[in-house]
Amino acid sequence: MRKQTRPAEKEPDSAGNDAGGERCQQVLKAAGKCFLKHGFHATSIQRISEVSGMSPGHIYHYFRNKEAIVAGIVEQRLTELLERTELLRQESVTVGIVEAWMARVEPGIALRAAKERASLDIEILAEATRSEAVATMVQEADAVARANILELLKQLPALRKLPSKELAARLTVMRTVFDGLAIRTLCEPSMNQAATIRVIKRVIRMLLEDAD
Amino acid sequence: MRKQTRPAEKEPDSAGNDAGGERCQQVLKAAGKCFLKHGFHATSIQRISEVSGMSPGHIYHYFRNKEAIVAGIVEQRLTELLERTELLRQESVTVGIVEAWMARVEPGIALRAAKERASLDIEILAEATRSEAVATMVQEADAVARANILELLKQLPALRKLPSKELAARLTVMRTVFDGLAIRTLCEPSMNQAATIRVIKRVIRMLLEDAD
Amino acid sequence: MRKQTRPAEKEPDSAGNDAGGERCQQVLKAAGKCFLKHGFHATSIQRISEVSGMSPGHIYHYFRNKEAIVAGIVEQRLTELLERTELLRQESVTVGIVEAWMARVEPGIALRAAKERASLDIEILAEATRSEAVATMVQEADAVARANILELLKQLPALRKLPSKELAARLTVMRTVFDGLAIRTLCEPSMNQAATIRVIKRVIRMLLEDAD
Amino acid sequence: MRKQTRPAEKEPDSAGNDAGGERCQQVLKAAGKCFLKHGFHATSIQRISEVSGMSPGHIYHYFRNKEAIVAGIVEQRLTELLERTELLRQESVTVGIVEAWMARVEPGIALRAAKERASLDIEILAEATRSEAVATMVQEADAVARANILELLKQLPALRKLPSKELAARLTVMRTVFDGLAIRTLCEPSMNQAATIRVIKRVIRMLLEDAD
DNA sequence: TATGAATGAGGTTTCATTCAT
DNA sequence: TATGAATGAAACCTCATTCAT
Repeated sequence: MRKQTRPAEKEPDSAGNDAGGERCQQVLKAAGKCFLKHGFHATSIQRISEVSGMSPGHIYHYFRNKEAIVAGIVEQRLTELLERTELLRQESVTVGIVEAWMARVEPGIALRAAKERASLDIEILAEATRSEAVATMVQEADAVARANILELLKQLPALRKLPSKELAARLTVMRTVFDGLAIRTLCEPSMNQAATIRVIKRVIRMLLEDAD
Repeated sequence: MRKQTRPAEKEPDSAGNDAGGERCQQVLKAAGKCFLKHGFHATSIQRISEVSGMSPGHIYHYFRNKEAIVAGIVEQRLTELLERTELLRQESVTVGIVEAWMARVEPGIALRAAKERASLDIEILAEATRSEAVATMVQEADAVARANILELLKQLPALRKLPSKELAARLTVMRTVFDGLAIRTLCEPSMNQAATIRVIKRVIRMLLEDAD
Repeated sequence: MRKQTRPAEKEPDSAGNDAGGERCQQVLKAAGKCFLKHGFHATSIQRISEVSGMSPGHIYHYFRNKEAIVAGIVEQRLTELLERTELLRQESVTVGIVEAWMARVEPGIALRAAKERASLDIEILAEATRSEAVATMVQEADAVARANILELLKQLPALRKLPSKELAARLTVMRTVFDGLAIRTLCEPSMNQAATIRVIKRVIRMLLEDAD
Repeated sequence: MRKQTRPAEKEPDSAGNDAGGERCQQVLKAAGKCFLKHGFHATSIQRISEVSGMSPGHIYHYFRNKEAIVAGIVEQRLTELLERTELLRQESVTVGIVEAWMARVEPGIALRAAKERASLDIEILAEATRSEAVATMVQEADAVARANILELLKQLPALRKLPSKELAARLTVMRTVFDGLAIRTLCEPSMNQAATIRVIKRVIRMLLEDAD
């Protein structure tokens, strides 16, 4: 994590709030805005420089090259993903996993249905098909998230008797639904969100409660 | 359709196999390969020229600019989408829509789970967030496909009593699942396809048969 | 003259109305239109092909290269110049050179003040600074025209006593005035033509009549 | 003025000798040489790069595009024109406008009769027929110069009684003569300058002194 | 740490010209 | 005589990256 800084020796992987880190965030934030609007390839370092208020030359002080900035953005995104997963885990302790998940359907949809969010996610996936590094980051983060959730699902009495494969497949399908929303948002912008939420909740509930 | 050729007057909109058309296909095929491997922006005309065996200059005889080639690829893709929709419609006449759809789950998954297919689809969606033209193409084709299928669904006795909004939302969710597979394939390449197919079939069946 | 055709052996320099000649004119006419609107360098053979209705390949049957087309246009222009000179000569036989020339002031101004005419003339001169061939054509035609007119002027009783150099200089200045109009038209499009004509007539008359 | 630099905020419109300005001049000087020899369209950025000793990429740091370089050259030229006009104005205060102008005939002719000067002026005019921007620059500068001189002429006792239109027309014709010299130089390189100067002086004197 | 001038490779696109038919 | 598909060089321009300060 945060390996993208050049003076790596000054950032001992744990400290996250040194001066360099702040400046890094400044760049990443600007880059995020640009990538969102124009995609990775159509975003020039010059533009990132202007938006971030940091000179092009100095950006290279923090990031080896443009790819490293992309990696930084991807990492940010995946960190958020894992944070949401962790949130789900914590909430399921208090209200139970089914209700915790049901409660997350709505914000989850809102998140993917935000066109900007969806765009950047798609952009990252497109990059993953080209950059081995990005692909690995994405797949590893996804695996971690899945493993965490699977752990939770295994504790559900209703699903306890299901074979592990079936459980994993159900999780995969649940994730598929949320993933699909990012695409649907772009293909069908006029989608009726309220009705869609109801249907998705029904699907999720079935997948979480059907014991056979 | 197929308006992307410059000498548009030579392609009478119906015949698709004239000489110009063949050369166009030659370019589109090569472009498809390149776009798949490197994405739209990282694919140079030079490379398309080499792969297609057509000089860079001559490519511009058939396509006004690079964007037109992208549009050609997108159109190809969307045409296939509509063909698959039409196929579903025809099959549902003989075996009923539920069974027709269930029969399409497996090939549908196989299609999206093909990494190459998924990659190009994601690439197209990424482009749609930047190019108004591509976005329009994608959304219009999607709307047509949705309208066609909705027509079918309305004939289902089990769903006839459902409000139109609910029906549309169910369709949206079904499509979401298939869309999501393109992403899941990239995030979770080790996915157990057989189990996933079973779960998806169950979801689809519920959405097609539950009357309330 | 008309040396620009490739099958030069078919056009024995005198015959001007063979089939090839007609086709040549077809190209030159189209080229003239294009050069006028966009200049020599911004006019592509492709465009000339479209405007003339002759295929690009076939244009090269009549003209060795683009430069030859330019030369053809220039020659056309210079031929017109010499024709106007000849006209002046003929008219001066009947009405006298002073009146003949005075009568030509108005149409002469109208000619140069036509923005299109002026544009192409300027274009030709610009080309003359780059192409030795064009420069030679322009200078030679100009010399012929000057010599012809000088012959006339020498017959004027009022000017007969002037040294030859003075006479030539007066002619040069008269030509300068008309040349300048092509530029003035472009720099000062709102110029009052009627008043300008009066002033120019006065200048010309002075140059033609002042005996000292 | 001098707005052609991209970092326009660094050139406070009055100071003309900052570092950026020097580099700009370096490019403009090289471009001027090239334009003179080969014209605008036949001069590549690459060549300007070589002549100016600045990399092609960096040229675009100072000029948005090639047209902006052309505009820079044109502006330089027009600035010189206005400077010469101003000079005339100042000299006419001391020696009177007629003598001031007569004194300028000789250097004025020498200027236009310099083949290089004439060539670039013609080139600019040719460009003006194609580029609205250049046409506007040329016409506006010409209008300013004319207005300035007209102001002077109105103070001449001999001309005071002339109608304004007549006065303007005389000015137009005087300018026409000088303009024409640029063309004459190209068409008639062997022109006898001394004799021509005498004749032109006589014309100018008549236009400045004849009261009717 | 910070700047931004500078580079040069490489991108898209156009165009004069050729050649098989 | 006539076509127009085809080529490939070269044009303009952008951009990631480096380096002197």
